Amino acid sequence: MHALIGRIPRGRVATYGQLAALLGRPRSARAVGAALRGAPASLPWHRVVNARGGISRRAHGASMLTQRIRLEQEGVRFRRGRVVLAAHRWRPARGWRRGEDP
DNA sequence: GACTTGACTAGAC
DNA sequence: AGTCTAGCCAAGT
Repeated sequence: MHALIGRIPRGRVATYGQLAALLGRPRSARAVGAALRGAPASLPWHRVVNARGGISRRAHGASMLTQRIRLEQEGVRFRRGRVVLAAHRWRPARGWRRGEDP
C-alpha cells in the first residue's frame, strides 16, 4: 500500500478507488483512506484524491487546504475546486509490482 | 471475534 | 447543480 502510494509521481494524482483496484481490491477504496490516516508524513498522501478529483474531508477538517496547496505547488491544476483528473490522473504501467497479475 | 466507523463510490432524486 | 441512500469492506474498538 505505502509502496504503491510512494510510486505516484510528482504532479500526478490517484483516486482511492484506483489505488484499491491496483491492490486487487476494487471495493476497498475506503480502506485506502483509513490506511492513509495513520500514514507517515514521508508518503505523498496528498496525491490521493476522491473519484471526482476533489479532496475528501476528514474528521479534523484541517489539512484539506494543505493538500490542495501541496498539489498546486507540484503543478497540479484545479478546476472548480477539483483536480483536473483528465490531465493529472496517474496511469501506472501494468506489471510493475512484484509479480501480481489479474 | 462481533460491532462500529468511515481520507469511498455509484446511482437515485 | 447539490443531497441522500445503499452497498462496500478493511481498520479500529
